[in-house]
Amino acid sequence: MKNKREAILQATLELITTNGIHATPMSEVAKQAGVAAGTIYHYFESKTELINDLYAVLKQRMGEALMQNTEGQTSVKDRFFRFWLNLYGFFVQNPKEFDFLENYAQSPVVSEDVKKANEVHYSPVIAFLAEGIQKGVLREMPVALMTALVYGNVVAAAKLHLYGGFPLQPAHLQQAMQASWDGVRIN
Amino acid sequence: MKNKREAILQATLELITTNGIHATPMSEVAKQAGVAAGTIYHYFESKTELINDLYAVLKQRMGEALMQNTEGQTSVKDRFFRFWLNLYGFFVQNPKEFDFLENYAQSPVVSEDVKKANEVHYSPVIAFLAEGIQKGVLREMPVALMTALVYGNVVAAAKLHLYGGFPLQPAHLQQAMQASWDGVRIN
DNA sequence: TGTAACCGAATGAACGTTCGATTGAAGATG
DNA sequence: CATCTTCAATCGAACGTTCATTCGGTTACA
Repeated sequence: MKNKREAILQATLELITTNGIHATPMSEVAKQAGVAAGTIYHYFESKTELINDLYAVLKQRMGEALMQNTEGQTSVKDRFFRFWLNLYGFFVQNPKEFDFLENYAQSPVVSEDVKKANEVHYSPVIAFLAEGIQKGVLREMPVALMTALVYGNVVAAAKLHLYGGFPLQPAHLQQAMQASWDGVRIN
Repeated sequence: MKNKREAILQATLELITTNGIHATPMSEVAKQAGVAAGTIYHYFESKTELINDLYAVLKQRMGEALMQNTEGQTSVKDRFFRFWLNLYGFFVQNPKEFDFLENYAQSPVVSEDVKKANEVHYSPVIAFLAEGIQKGVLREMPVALMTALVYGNVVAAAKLHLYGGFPLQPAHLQQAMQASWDGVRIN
């Protein structure tokens, strides 16, 4: 039964994002998942491991969303916009996942090992930006910095849309993407 | 004695940022602050109120840092860079404060009321950006969106510097600020 | 002498985890 | 096809610990 494992992870995500880690007891997770408390320990060694596993699962999903339809041989600009929208779309369509990743990812409960191991999901983007720089389309700048700036923009836009009481219209999205692009492109 | 109150807040900040909320018992806060457990309840009604007070104190400090030397009648661009550096400097010089504000601010422990009440500290920046738009120097764009994008950049840069294993040199900072600026300025 | 600040042991609730018992399905045996 | 064996999956009460908070008493100062 993969269902139960999935149900436990889902319940954990929902409870943690609405109540916080310190206020989601395992008993509550069990109830929400439709499972006995002891059963959780059949799938996860501890509460900490449960949370770390959840982090890994969500990071992977985010990575998959990020990569959708990025194979074509279009321009750097088009691919930049595609990545941007992919990430934004994932965040906005998966608010709980976004919430968890943003707010609990760098909390001390998630181990450094797990974080490191999940950086893989970004590597195609890193490569893409490096290529853009090498082609002379993007600015000379450490790729790490460029990634951070753009990622920061996407996160900012998603937060504004989801929590900021300011639902972004397509026109706003266009402005936001353009701002990101103008910040890293040459000229 | 204002000292004890201050010591308790400081201890709370340090323990929460290194261990997380769920792993900082009041007994530990007391020990670190050099105070008896009961004394904390002389200054704060509960753990929740303690955390909310800490949030308010830190937000205010951030607001003060943000405003330093922004009175002069220089160009929009100069003032933009000044705000940017003020915020970045505060984050980098106060890593614990930054950590707390970024990671626990929107956790469910901090009440919505307190968050709303502390939005005041941003208002001069909002006004500045609105003025820049009206002068035709900054793009036509909702101020909320512009604020979010730029703030997102500053946070991203600070995180990269502090946690990303990529200490930003002055040249990098210049690139980051320029990217932010190019994203919102006209042309 | 009164009162605000302070102490820290005690309290009671809540929590993560354990464990012995139960179930059910998948072979194995006859 | 019936019966037996096995073991992973599941349950939930119980355990031991930890924690936020209380409170009766003490200190220090005005």
